[in-house]
Amino acid sequence: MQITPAQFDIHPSSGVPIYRQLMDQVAALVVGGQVQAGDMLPSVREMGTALGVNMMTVSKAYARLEAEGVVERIRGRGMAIATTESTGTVAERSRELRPHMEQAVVRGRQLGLTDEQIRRVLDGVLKD
Amino acid sequence: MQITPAQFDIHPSSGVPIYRQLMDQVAALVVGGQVQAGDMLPSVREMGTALGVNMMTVSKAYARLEAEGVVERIRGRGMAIATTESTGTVAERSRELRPHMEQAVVRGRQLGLTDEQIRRVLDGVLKD
DNA sequence: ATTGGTGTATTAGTATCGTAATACACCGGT
DNA sequence: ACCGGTGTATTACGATACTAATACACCAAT
Repeated sequence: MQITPAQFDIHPSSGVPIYRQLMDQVAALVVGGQVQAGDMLPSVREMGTALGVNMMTVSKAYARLEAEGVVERIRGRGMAIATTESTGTVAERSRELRPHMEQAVVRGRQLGLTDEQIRRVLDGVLKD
Repeated sequence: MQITPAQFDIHPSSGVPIYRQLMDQVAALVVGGQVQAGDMLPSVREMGTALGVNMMTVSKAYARLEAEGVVERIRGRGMAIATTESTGTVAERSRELRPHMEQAVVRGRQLGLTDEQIRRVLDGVLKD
């Protein structure tokens, strides 16, 4: 599928940095299965002018996404959605996830939720 | 139980703001059940001098913890661990937790983990 | 009312962050 | 070799974040 700038919606004065909004929205497209590995992202210039932000801001988002392994840089071509290669064993990746999950659990307990209620929130999220 | 500055460990040049380190460590004491509602926190001066940071930095941590409902201010006495009053229904608090859980799930899926594997990470965290 | 304890408002300095303008290096296709 | 397309390094600037020094307002106990 062709990814176009029209798929992105930026709110410059929302408090959330623009480059992070871009990162999140690209990640959402990937997680949501709306784009596939190999799909090309719009160039930093195309994206920038279409959204009214600077090239470098888009570049920063792409660079961080590349560092996270979400997108791949193809020389002379641009950025493409990366093949979601699962590096490491399941145990290793689970360990990577743990701190993030801990943060959510701390919040849940602060809210006075029981373990079962926290599990139910997770299930609700997974169902999407 | 008496809470003392010795229970806190601050690393000023860790990149993590001092006030946030304090917040996290107070929250950890609460979540870990090592302190109970009504326990008094050290005064901002005592905490500040003992840890070698400014009063105001401690005050900022206390103020944010109060905003989060973790501690309570008792006029003329100081700050105490708040009675974890569960404000709102379970449904409302669950909704509050959801965005945090979503973030963890996005990360988990980026790591190529299945729903079941993500659930297992949560269970591991809850077991602590 | 005074004293000795609380937390906080104000102000200021430094560091870091987010964004942008510009110039550059690189690659593929012609 | 060139041209038109990529992304990026450099630099600058404004805004915000973090910490701190100081002075203040408040309350409980005496």
